[in-house]
Amino acid sequence: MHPNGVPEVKSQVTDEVLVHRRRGQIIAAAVELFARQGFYRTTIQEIAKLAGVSSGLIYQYVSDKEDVLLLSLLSVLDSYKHEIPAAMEGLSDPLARYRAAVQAYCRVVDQRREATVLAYRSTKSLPEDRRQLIKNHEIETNGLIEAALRDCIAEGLFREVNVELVTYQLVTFAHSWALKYWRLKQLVTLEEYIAHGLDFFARALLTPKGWRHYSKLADAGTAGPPKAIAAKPRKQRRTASGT
Amino acid sequence: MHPNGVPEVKSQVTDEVLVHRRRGQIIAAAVELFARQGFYRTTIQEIAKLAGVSSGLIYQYVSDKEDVLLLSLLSVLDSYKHEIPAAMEGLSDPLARYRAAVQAYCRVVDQRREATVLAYRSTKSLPEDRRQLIKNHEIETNGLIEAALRDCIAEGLFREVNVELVTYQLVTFAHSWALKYWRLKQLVTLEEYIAHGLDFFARALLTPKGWRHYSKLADAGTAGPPKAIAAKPRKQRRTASGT
DNA sequence: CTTTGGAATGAATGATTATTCATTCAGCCG
DNA sequence: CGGCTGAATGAATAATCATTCATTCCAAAG
Repeated sequence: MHPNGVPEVKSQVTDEVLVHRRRGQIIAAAVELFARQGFYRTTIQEIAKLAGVSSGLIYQYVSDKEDVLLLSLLSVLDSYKHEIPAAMEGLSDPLARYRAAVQAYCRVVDQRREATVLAYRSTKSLPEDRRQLIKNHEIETNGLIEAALRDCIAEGLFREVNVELVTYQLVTFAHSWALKYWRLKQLVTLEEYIAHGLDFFARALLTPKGWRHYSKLADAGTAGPPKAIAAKPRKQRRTASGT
Repeated sequence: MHPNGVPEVKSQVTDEVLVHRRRGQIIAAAVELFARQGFYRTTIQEIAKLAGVSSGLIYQYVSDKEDVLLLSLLSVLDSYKHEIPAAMEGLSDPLARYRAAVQAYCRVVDQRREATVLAYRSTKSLPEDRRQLIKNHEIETNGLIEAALRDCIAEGLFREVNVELVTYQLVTFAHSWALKYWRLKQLVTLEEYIAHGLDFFARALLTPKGWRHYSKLADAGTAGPPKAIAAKPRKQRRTASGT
């Protein structure tokens, strides 16, 4: 929808390269501070200090504090949009691609945990029109998962379900790792979380034909731990009261 | 942990009944405004106006603006904690209780959609100690779902899974209705959403023995639409671009 | 009819902070 | 070299609000 990656947001400065570099600085600082303190608790002065520039400079690259937020959120969503296809690169088996997509999604969320939470918290702090931009990005990312799902269905590996709905469940599953990290980390590791999720969704989605493929995949270890996915219901239970 | 429902938050006013009534007014106004505009965009003056009191009065019943937020969030979580057991009242079959719990959760979330989103957005705006209070409430509510799940497992209707993890998936499923309403409403109705979810989780969780019970339940119509749960993958697809 | 004290009011205060802008700086060109 | 131009600075400005508090209200008690 826009030539380079940065739409709508205007800058006083003309030098493309400089704009890119400076915005990079600003956004890096902003994401960190927004994630830690939230949008409203963070001042432009703080961002400027952390970015190593003056407060006035920021307004040469951005027209609002809200623009800083918008750019920050877009940078997070962009990391989704890059990592997921990257993880699927080279895989052709639909099931393997599906698994890779979900795994990748969970892992990016883990890497950018605070930032993911930021996206949930702060999107509404944006005026309607800019918020729309964010939603579009989200829909676009979902499209990656959706496509993987559809392929599995087309191959008869997954049963016919409402794809969009299941996509949302998958996306939500990934996001939850960040949103509920405070509790989940007491229960499982990231990899366990992913394994549990893949197993869970598999049971809900696979056709008999799908199961056969799936078992082969799992044994081959294309991704994820080979077996014993669901066998241990009790494990790290007690940790809850011990912290 | 506390005699009445309102812990920690101090009031200048001594009359218990009055405190209860006034806080009710204040919270009702606050929840509405916070949900619509967010915490920081909402001023105490606005809350006062909507509640039909003076701005100064609020500080007789609360020590902070943050306390207003705390009370607001607690009121939302309390509605969960009430509605869910209420919906399970009288049901003894574990599967029926489980279904009722999930349904009830989704429906409260739907009723208090904006408020649910508020909880996600604003919990971090609270200082650590008050935030802890919220988390405890959440864990408590989850306990309701968890118990229902455990019963189903104990009866051999559900397979042995990591109960806490699955609980989070269920909770998340309910919350997502509010968090992603902007998109989901284009895809399905609330009841369809619930039906889809129950079916999906059923497939992932039921044992063969469980399936037999489940079919009976569904036919008897204890809750939810009797049949045709999974049969229609395509349906309201097109709506997306039409709005 | 006073008195008294808890409730309620809302104008005034004091901080905080987004945003501006007069000024300085640095490189480049003729 | 001057003189320009686009970048960068950061102090000053202007608003916005949470919070306070001097005052008023009111109902019950004496």
